[in-house]
Amino acid sequence: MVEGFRKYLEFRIEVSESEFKEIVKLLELKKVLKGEKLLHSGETCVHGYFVLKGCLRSYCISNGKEYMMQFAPEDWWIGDKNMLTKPDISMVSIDAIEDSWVLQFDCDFYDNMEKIVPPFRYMMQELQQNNYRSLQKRIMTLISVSAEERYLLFVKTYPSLINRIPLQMIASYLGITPQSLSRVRSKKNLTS
Amino acid sequence: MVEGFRKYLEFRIEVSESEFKEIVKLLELKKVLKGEKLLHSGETCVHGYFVLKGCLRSYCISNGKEYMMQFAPEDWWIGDKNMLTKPDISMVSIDAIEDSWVLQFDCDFYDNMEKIVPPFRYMMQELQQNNYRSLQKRIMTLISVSAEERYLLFVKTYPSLINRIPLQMIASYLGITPQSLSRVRSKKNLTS
DNA sequence: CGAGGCCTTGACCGCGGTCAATGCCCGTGG
DNA sequence: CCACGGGCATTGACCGCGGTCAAGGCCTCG
Repeated sequence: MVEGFRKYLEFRIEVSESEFKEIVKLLELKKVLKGEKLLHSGETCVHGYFVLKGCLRSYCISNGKEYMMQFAPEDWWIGDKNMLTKPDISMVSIDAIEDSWVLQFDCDFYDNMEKIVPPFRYMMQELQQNNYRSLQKRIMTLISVSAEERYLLFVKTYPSLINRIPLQMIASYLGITPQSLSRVRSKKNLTS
Repeated sequence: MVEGFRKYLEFRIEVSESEFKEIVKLLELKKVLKGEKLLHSGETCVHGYFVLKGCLRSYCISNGKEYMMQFAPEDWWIGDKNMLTKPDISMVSIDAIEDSWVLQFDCDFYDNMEKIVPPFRYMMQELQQNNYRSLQKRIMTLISVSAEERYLLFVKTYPSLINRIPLQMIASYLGITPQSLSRVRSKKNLTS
């Protein structure tokens, strides 16, 4: 199971056999059942996760409704980013969309990883830049294009997620209602 | 003029007289006139900026329309975040909303700053976390609340910007048209 | 004084939200 | 094995928020 993480790392930075053994000590392998919560918003986030198998999501709850923040299928990181510097009340909740296997780590994981494999720092920096940029893109599409175009863009960007994630969650991610999403989809099916 | 930056730093990390002199060598003081462009989207971003006086903004252009990404009044940093790790084509443009004074720095600024004042690293990490979190919040409001509520939230969050930034830019930031913003504002004036 | 940019206001309309009903799939228990 | 219930997706009817188009006022600057 942990092999997935090893491949992920090796694809990006050089990691020796012994280094990887050190790294594994920083991590805890966990099975998470569908629907199981890993973080409640309002709590302090003390763990981050790397998804080996399955899919997690982070979302906010506001006046009884869920608003999707992020999906995390295989090879994605997820957690409240604030965890890294100053532990603080989290604005998001995290749970599993499918039965999943994850690697759980603590606040000091990044510092420790950097001590074992220094280039890890740059890998993470780049990751964060990409994250930042994808949030920017999401904002841009939210303020500039219609619901239909946002859906098409989502399909193009994450084709593998469409048949995997409940439509109501995708609707929430796109900032529309499940009904609207359904209409958009049925319209597209006719023309294709 | 540079005193503003000194105060900004001293408020967050310890910096000696001599260290600050070193730091200043990494920076270039620049006057920017209203409307002057500092970065065209599509170019590679090689500079970041710290605003001493005035106000900059970053925005995207898509099918002829401007979409506001960020406002940067005094004591704010602005630049294409990607600059830090791998120089790449920028998706945003940056220009001045008012006649401004800024400190311009290069890609290696962060590394050099860290060498002079190590705690700078944590200051910047925290800054980036805050940045990230504010993007998350913006996404949340875009997908969860009405145009009117977004405006009220903006007023509450950035009261000093309302009388300073052209309304059309605020409208763009909120993801609505200038006309809609005008209507929202006139409605509120009647009840207050 | 005139031109142009910015903000406002009005009339109209369509996208997408809301409410409600229906169908489908699937897990649970009789 | 079938019956039942609940969650999810879909569809229809209706409506309101916010976009669009157009006109008019105000201010600044040449």
